[in-house]
Parts: sequence; structure tokens; C-alpha cells
Amino acid sequence: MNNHSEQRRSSADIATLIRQEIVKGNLSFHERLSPERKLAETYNVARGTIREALNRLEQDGLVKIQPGSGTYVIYQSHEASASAIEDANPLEMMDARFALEPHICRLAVLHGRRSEFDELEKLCARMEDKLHDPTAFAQADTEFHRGLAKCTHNGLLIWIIDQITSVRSQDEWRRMRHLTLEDGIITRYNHQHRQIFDAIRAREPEHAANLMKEHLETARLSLTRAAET
Amino acid sequence: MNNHSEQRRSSADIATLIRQEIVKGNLSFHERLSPERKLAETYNVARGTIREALNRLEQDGLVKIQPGSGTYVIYQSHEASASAIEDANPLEMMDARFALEPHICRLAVLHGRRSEFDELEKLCARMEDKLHDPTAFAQADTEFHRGLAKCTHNGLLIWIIDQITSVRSQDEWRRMRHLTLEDGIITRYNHQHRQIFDAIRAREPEHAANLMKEHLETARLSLTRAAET
DNA sequence: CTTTTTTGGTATATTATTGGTCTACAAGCA
DNA sequence: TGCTTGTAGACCAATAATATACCAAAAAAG
Repeated sequence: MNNHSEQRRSSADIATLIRQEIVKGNLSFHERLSPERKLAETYNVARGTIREALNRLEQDGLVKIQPGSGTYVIYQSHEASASAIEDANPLEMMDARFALEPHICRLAVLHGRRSEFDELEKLCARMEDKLHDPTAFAQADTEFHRGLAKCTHNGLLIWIIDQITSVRSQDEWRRMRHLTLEDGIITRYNHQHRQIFDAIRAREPEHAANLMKEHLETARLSLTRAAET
Repeated sequence: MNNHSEQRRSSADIATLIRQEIVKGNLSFHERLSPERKLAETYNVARGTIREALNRLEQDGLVKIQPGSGTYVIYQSHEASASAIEDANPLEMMDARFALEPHICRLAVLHGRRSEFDELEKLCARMEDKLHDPTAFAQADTEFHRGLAKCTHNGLLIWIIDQITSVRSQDEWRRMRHLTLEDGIITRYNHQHRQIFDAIRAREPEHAANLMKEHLETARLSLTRAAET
């Protein structure tokens, strides 16, 4: 409304201005605001006024003031996180894998090359080796499933698997995986992986697809069980 | 708003800069970052600051620090790999649909609501109406298959279908579609769509899935036939 | 294989920056 | 007048960034 440059601005005005910067996304999550002295300069206002505004914003939960360090934005703008794939939940992902991976097994049988099968075998060995290291196992597991996709020689399918995997590697997940990946489960997964691999190398598409379904069913079960605890 | 040149950069700022490099794709999957000392030089900042930033990025799961070796990107940026979808060919897409859509039919039976089925029926009617307008038919067809995905209530699957569809709508495609979409084919598609829809409304998951496989087989055949001419 | 180089990990003293606090003063308003 | 609010400046304590040196593991060179 008013904006004659030489007007005195209240702390509430400043708070509004900075709040707008934040929700508009000019200042994004975890970003540090300019120091109070600098803000005072840019807004042409005394430092005390800035401080009052910032305290207000902190009470509103937009900002965290850390003495000696700075003032940081703690507010997730909706636009930033709404990337559709970002907030897929575990069960959605399992359904997507259920759709894709059995058929990927069939295609792997059809189009896979010996060298790629050798790769898969190495990955099986690595997973069996990492029985007591859930993190390393999970990584090898991801590569195994990606390796299956690579056997199809279908760039689109590989891309889709990669996208799904990128969901899999989100933060919330890592915690859940620690819950689910006990030694017993890993042993079982390894057995299933090996079976799937054998079926593919033996060029038995339907068998491989069915084994994959079993495998995914196992994974889904341990997921839901972990979710209940 | 901040950093008019002469502001001291905090580790948070550095973390933000490097994070941007990664998500923009300047630093891609499995790539090694410059050594810390070098980064300190290029960002004009002390090594400790770089280290703090990198530790942050590691906690965020963007990066893996390997002592004695280097720091590696472990994050696949969506934007960077988006090109993979640009140059997918028709047959790759058909295989992907073969993997996805039959299972989508099963899930549609499980989770679909009456209102969504009504939507599908309208789309069937619209397609039957557009027997002599290939462009309009193709559009309704796309919406029908997307509608099936919506019945699953699985945001991830819907997203994937949308991505695949965006491949479908490329230029080269439209030409091919004119070749393939004669009246006879459209009639046959309509019949199959109607069958699939009936099976879903009758809550017969396997039947619906099999009908979808037939449908896709038909589509693939007319594609390959068009490619030969 | 051994040696050298590179790389991240750690420690520390120093310096600079930043928010926190206090005081004195001026401007606007009831 | 008396109250509130913004201004200006000084100083403090907490924190972070710097600069430097040295270590251990990995990688590269010989």
C-alpha cells in the first residue's frame, strides 16, 4: 500500500517482506539468511527492527536462529517437494515393481547376453558375501535388479527402474530397511536371487517371472511387517 | 536475496552450491568430485568448510566419502536422465507397456471405484464415437489407458504411465499412428477396450490382465507391420 | 613388490563473524 | 504528558571459518 522510500517501516512489515521471500522460494529450505547487520542495511532499517522481525518468524516456525552462526530457513515450500515421484510410499513402489520386474525377467531371458549374465552372477556372489552388512547388501541388491533391467536392452525400462530406485533410496527408507534386513531375510533374498538368475540363464522366461513374483511377495511381506512394528 | 559478492560463505552455502551441481547434472552418478583441497581453492574457502559441506551432503545421501580415494556422487538426478526417455523407440515402449498395463488392470480391479469406472465407460463411448477420426481416437485412447492407471490409486504408476505417454506423443509417432490407425484397427481396438473394461467392472483381475495382453499384442503387431512398409 | 603421491581424517590455535544484550535517544501517537 | 516503537552504537559470548601441520589409507608410479 504505502511505499514512499523514506517511510519508517515497522518490524511487522519487515517480517512480512522476509516471509514472502521464503514462501516465494527466493530463500529455500536450509538456506542461510544474510546476517542481521546486513539485513538492516538492505532493508534500510535498524538492526533491532530486523531482530524483532526474525524473532517473529522464528515463533512462526519459518526460521531457526542459531547464535554465533546465522538464521536459517526451516520451511519446505510446496513447489519444491511436489515432484510427484518424491513422495511415493513403499507400498506404491512395491506394486510398481510387481508390475515391471516379472516381465523384465522374461525380456532378460529373450535379450540377455552372456556377458551380462556374468555380471549378474558376480552381483549374486557379492550379495551372498555381504550377509552381515545390510547397507552393502542393499546396494548390491539395487544393482542386481538394475542389471536385470539392463539385460532387456530397453532404455526406457532401465530408466523406469532407475526412477523407482531413486524413490527407494530416499531418507525415510533407509531407516525402514534397517528394520527389515536381518540376516535371515538376507539369506532368503540371496536364495531367491540365485534361483531367478539360474532360471534366466537356463532361458526359462515364465519360471523366472514366477520366481520374481515370489521374491517380490517376500519383500512386500517384510515391508508390511516392518511397517506394523 | 543474499550474497552480494563480498559475503563470507558458510558451509551451508557451499553445500547448497555443490548440491545444485549434482541435481543439475554437472556432476553425475558415480562421478568423483574434486579433492577437498582443490574444492577449497575453487570455492575460495578453507578446507574445513568444504569438509563440513561434504559431510552434510553425505548425510543427505547425495554423496559417498571414501577416505584415501575421493568423494563420489551417489544420486541420480531426474533431470539428467530425462534424455533417456526422449529417444525411446516404439518397440521399447510397447515392451514397457507390456510389463505395466496387465498388472495395472489387476490393480484397477482391486482398487477401482465406481465413479472411476463410470469415467472409463465414458471414454469407451467416446472412442467408439471417433471411429473415423484417428487423432481424436488416439487422444481418447491415451486417456483411457491413463484412466486405468488412475484406478490403481498409485501415484507412482500414474506418473510412470504419464512419462511413457509423453514418449508416445512425440512427432515421429504421429506419422506412424496415421499409418496404423485405419478404421478396421480402430474397430478392433474398441472391441478390446470394451472387453477389458467389462472384465474390470466384473472384478475379474486375471481375465482383464489377459485381455490387456491381447490388446497390446494387437497394437504391437500393427506397429511392426507399419514399420515394415 | 616397494615407494611415492594423493586423498580424506584429525587436531589446534587464531581470527572473523554472528546473534544477544544493554543503553541512550528520537519519533510518532493517544 | 506518557507510552510505545524504531534508531544508533557499543560490547559480549557463542560459533564458525581459517591456516597449518601431521596421520593413515588408498591409489599410482617405479
